[in-house]
Formats: sequence, C-alpha cells, structure tokens
Amino acid sequence: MPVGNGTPRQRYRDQVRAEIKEAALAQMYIGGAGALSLNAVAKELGVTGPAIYKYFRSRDDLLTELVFDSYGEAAAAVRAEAERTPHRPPRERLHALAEAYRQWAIAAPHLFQLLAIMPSPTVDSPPETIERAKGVLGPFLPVLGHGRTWPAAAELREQVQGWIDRRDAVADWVRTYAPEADSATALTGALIVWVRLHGIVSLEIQGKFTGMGHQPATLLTVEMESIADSMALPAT
Amino acid sequence: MPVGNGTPRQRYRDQVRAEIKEAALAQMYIGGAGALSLNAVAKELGVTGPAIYKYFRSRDDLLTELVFDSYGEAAAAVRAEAERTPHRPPRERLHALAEAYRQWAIAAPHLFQLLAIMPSPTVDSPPETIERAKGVLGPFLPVLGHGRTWPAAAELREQVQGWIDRRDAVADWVRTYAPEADSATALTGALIVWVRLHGIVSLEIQGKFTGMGHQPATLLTVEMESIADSMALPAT
DNA sequence: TGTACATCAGTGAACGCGCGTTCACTGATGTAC
DNA sequence: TGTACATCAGTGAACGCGCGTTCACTGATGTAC
Repeated sequence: MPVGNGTPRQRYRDQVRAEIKEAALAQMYIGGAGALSLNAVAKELGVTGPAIYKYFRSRDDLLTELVFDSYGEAAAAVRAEAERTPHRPPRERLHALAEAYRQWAIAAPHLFQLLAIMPSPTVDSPPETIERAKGVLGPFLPVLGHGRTWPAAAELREQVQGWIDRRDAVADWVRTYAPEADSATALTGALIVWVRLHGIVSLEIQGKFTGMGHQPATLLTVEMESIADSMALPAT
Repeated sequence: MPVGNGTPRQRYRDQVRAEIKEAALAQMYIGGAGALSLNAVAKELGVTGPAIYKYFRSRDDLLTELVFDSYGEAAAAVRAEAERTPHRPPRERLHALAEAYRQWAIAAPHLFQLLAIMPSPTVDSPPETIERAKGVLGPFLPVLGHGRTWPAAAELREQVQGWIDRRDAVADWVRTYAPEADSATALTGALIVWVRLHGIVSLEIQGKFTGMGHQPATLLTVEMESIADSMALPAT
C-alpha cells in the first residue's frame, strides 16, 4: 500500500486505512482473531461506525486484507532471516528459518491465528493470498534443496513430483526460490517442515504446552534436526 | 452419563440432555465449532429457547460438556484400535494408532475443532478435561516404550524427565499406561507423536491441503515411520 | 487573489437481526396418604 | 382406588446487548476559472 504518494486526499485515505487496520489488529490481539467488530474499531478511532465504510466495503473486505497482510509479514520475517546469513551451512539455516517463523508467530499471535488457525468460513482465500502464502515457505526451498529425500519418503516424494508435473504454478514457485535444487526433493522437504512447524507453533500459540515440562524451542530444534538428519543436510 | 437408570423423570432428563447435545453437535458440524446457538438448538428440538436452561446452566456449560465428551470419544477411538491388536509389533501399532486418531478426526471434524483447534476464550479447561486428554495419548505410551530416545533428543528428554520428577500426576499417568516402559522415553516419544499428528491432522481438517498433490495418509505414514526409525521401534 | 463549484469524509438515525439470559406462569406428570 | 399435593418441564414475554449495513445529510477540503 503506497503511503506517502498521491494527492493529499489520497495520502489521508491511506493513512486512515492503515489506522483502521492497526486498531482492528490491536482489537484482535486482545480478543483473539474473530473478535473483530467494525463498530468497536470505529469507536477506538473516535469515529462513528458507518465511517469505516468509506474505507472498506465490508467487514469481510477488511478481514481479507488483514489476512493478506499477515502472510506478507510472515513471509517477510522468514525472508529477513534467510537474507541475514545467506552463506551458512544448510543445516544451520534450517534451524534459523524455523525459529524465525516461530518468533514471528509468538510476537504476533493474532496474525498467526488469522492465517493458520482461524476457521475462516466467510473469508475465502483469493488467489493473491495463496500467492503470498508461497512466500512463507519459499526461503526453506533452497535450503532443503541441499539434501535428499530418504527411502521411507519415496511414496510421498512421488506424489509431490506428480503435483509439480501437473501444476506449472507450483513448478515455477519452486524454481524461483531454488533454481539449482531438485524440485521434488526441496518440495517434499518443505512439506514436512511446514507440517512439523505448524504442529509445534500452533500448539504453543494456543497455550496447549502450558504446564508441560518442555521448552517449545527445544522441541522445534529436535524436529528440525530430525529433518536435517533424514535429508542428510550438510552441516558445513 | 447414565442413560436408562433412575426414575422415569431422571431418565427423561438424561435423554433430553443427550438430544440437546446431539443437536448442538449437528449444528457445529455444519457451521463449524463456535457456531453454537442455544436458540437455534432449541428450535431444532421444537422447543423455546429458555427450555434449554432446565438442562444446562448456560451456553458455556454446554460447551464445556461437549469438549469433555469430545476428549472421551477421541480417547475411545484410539483405545479401541489399541485393544484391537494388542500383540502386534510396536512399529505397526504406532502407525495404526496414529491413523485411528486421524480417522476419528476426519469423521468428526467438529469435535476435533472443539478440542484441538478452537480458540476457546471462555471455555476454560477444568481439571477433569485435562484428565480426559491424557486418555488420547495414553495408548501411545506403551508402544513408544519399546523404543529409545535418540541423541539429538537428549535435551528434550531431560526436560521431560524433569517434568515427570516434579509432577506426580504425570508420573502416574505414564506408569498407568506403560508400567514396564522407561517413562522419559515413552513420554518424549508421545510428545513428538502428538505434535506431528496434530500438525498433519489440523491442517487436513482445516482444508489447507486442498489442491496439494499429496495424500495426508502418506504424509502421516512418513512422519510416524520417521519416529519409529529415530526411536528404533521393533518391527517384529 | 477571489469566487463558484465539486468532491468526499464523517454524522446520526434507522433497519432488522440474533444472541444469552431472567422471570413469573401454566399445566402435565409423578407421589403420598 | 381415589384424592390432595408437590415437582418440574416448558412457555411467552421481556431485557439489554451489539452486530453489519443503508441512507440522506452537512460541512469541510480541494479545484478550476
């Protein structure tokens, strides 16, 4: 969203839109995703309810845009970590990327809920959102491309390969992030990473680990190290 | 809940309570957990809203009881599978138990949401509920007790051991299900199983795998086999 | 620089909705003598 | 077996709430000549 460009009116519009989003997120941060009320947001901004409709067509529109932004932020967090140390060993980078995602989720649990937990019945994912989701897992692809899949994952790998063959968008996506890697290897690895990462982070965010005797970070390390071992990711 | 005992009045009460729950679940099955309205349930039963209050003190009470029941059903599904083939190799049983849990979740996605996904802000988990949750993972314990933890999991294992040492309830729980196993080994394994199982099943239930080129069952097999390998679970 | 006009942010009233919950009641069911 | 009484399931009206959304409006801001 271009803030700071255009006519004064346009700049004002962009700023107010941003303020609405901010207030909406603050509200969801407290009450959890799903606790979004346009009237409450309006009151927070010192404005009447209908005023919001000058900036967003509906509640769903606002929500959809927030989901969209969330993917962007998650992707940015992972990408930032990837760019921080581009030349470290793959094994080390895998841990770092996973932990970066986890830290982002912990810092912004309402955003995490928005894109990963919330059963969003009304908010369907438009194509652009799916496009954005690819950015979250993307940085993992070149890292995992340094490994290989293991025998027990052969069948899964075949299914993934079939997906790559059938869908150009998927093939392109993998090639964009990991042009030098074997696509099926990288994507199979990413699938496993995604599933394990989601398992740990979603349970942690929902507070299901409360009172249990382990540290989520340790658990995440064990899980990622397990993938690194299975895929024989280089440690140097 | 004892249906069929007591005075006629009591039996009637129990039956109506069951009907209310059933209608509530049917409603949540359609609209997702969180779409529970007492008025709608009452209408479904051909009764006015306030009538519900003769059977449940409040909406939250009803929800809490449904959550409680859900844990019971999940636990029953896993236990049933465990009792079906008690003498098979641990490796095989691990796969079977995990798949049984997955199948239960797929068959009753609203119940799964209720206990695993729903951000339940108002419905706190009473101690009895926690007690029930132990029944879901319990049957995994003796199976995993046949293995050993691996080097990369050493730190996690220590944390788990500390938890066992500090909390008698935890120690008792593990001992009940796996009296002959090393507690730390079984519990560390169960933690990993839980996290991976939840990762896959929650994403599948939420439809996040839609359009992707893999079968969840294959993914689950890969993940459980990975645990079996890491823990050197006997295959015979 | 000054005036006429167009744009558009925000208001306030209103719509219709469904929600959880309370309360005094009626009428059927079950119980005790 | 019959009658008096107690229990209690369910009703209907009402309370107060907040929600998303529409609409005609006013008044300030920006634009064009």
